[in-house]
Amino acid sequence: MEVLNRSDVSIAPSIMARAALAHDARPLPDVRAVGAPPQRWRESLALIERHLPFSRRTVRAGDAIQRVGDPFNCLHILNLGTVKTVNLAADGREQIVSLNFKGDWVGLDCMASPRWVCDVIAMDTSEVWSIDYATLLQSVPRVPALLQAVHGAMSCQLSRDREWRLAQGTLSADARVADFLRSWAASLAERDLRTDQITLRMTRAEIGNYLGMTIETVSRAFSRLARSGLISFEDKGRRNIAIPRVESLLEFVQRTVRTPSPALLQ
Amino acid sequence: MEVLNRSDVSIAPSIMARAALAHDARPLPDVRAVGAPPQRWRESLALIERHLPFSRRTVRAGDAIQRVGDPFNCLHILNLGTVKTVNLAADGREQIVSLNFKGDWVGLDCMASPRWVCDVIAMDTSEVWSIDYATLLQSVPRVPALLQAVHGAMSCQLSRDREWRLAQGTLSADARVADFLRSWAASLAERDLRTDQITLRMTRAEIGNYLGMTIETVSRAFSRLARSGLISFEDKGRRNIAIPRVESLLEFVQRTVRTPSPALLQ
DNA sequence: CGTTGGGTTGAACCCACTCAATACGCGTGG
DNA sequence: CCACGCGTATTGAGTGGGTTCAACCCAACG
Repeated sequence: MEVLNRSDVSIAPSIMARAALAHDARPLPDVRAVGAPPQRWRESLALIERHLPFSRRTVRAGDAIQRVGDPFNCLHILNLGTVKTVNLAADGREQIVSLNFKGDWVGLDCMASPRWVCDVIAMDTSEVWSIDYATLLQSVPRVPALLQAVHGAMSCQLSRDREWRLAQGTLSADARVADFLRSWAASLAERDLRTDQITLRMTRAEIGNYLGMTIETVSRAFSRLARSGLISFEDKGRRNIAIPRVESLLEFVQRTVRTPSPALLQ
Repeated sequence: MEVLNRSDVSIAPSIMARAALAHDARPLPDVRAVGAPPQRWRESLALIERHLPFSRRTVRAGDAIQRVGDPFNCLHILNLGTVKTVNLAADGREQIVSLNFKGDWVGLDCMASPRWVCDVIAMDTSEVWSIDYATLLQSVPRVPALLQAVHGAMSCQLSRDREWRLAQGTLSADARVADFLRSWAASLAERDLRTDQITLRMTRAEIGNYLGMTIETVSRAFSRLARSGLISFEDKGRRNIAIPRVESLLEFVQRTVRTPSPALLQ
């Protein structure tokens, strides 16, 4: 089994550590290498288990953990499985905005509202721990580390989302799919799971929605990646994907980056 | 002067309150109407001024408030002006990921890291208040409301970013520009500033980067919006834009929404 | 003056979308 | 067992919106 060391935690395009030089030759220190202790996800689970009351719930694929409009009074943290967070618009459009794995917090984007502003759906048999938000706040003086964990998680989500914007704007469809697979694999690796053979529990429609493209484009991108040997399909169901070398996905993404636009900064 | 009542706070595409019915006829309560007290931005400034030590700094357009790699030890909050947050990639690509106004927190996406992971640049003469992060954490027991303010701000940023993803994926270039203007106007309105005549302190390149399109497309979109009467240009410098009716921008956006994709949810 | 940076506009191209046909996997029921 | 339907996935052909490349305008500035 292959494990990325010093890997990024998130299922998101942290395409490259922000090292090296920018266009204006200003040295950008590698913030990733220094920060973000590996396996941050363990911390939250351990802290909660030790210090806070919480309720466990086991859900199966397709079950809703939270629906838009539900009153917000607790945060969730995943102890097992995979969930998606879906934003809904009034006109029926929907957007998968986040995929989360074991140890991830869920519902952080709803803390400003008295009600849930997104759907949270299990994509797999999952175990969810629910923590009452008021209780969490009260226990801050007693367990200061808890606050750091929550802040860290929110902060990670934010910068993760923002890296997606960069990818969305600058990468081709093929590169986005490749990066999607890479980041999925990275998330698995960070949790000590095997990354050479992953099973996507998402339809092409879901992947396309998440990546901002149509199912046809997703399908073609997969085919092209397979044709070029970066991935290959296991058995007949085309959701099992073998990734011989995860690093080659990253190389592919970096290779297809369009020439950087000229300087914006002043 | 025109003020949107029950308006959204953010410079971001909260294109529509999540009311009405989803594709599967599931009633989605209007979370916006209930939550998010108007002028949330006042709270943070007031709380800090009253309870926390902070340092003031005045910067001018183009000045960097924070650079990638700077050690992270304090959060900022804007008391005046406008700033942009820029994410940098190793290959020189850069992406404006956030625009912030008076009362907005800055640096929330860097709390998980010991160093800043983005540049923060003033776009205007601005006054920044800096709050030591450790001090902030220590004062949580004494001023509980402070934590709620920070959490609210982070949560807002998250859901704001996520609404952008929906827009990015589903709106045409013209609609994105229109929505950009609408949300900018909404931010001004929420701060009791006039919205019928706004001055963008951004080049076309910056707008294009922020919206994920080229400067030519931005320029053409502006021209088309002007031709259709939704906006008009003041004087010669084409950065001063008159918006006769802000609501018509929203109508335009909603009119050009492509037919929603079929159901993803199970 | 010429230069430089920002902005607009035109023409050609190309990637991703749309429309459409086909294939596959799977459960259901004759 | 095969037939059938259904949801999902793949692939092809054609279209179009946004990009690319290019020329040009305009204001500021030395």
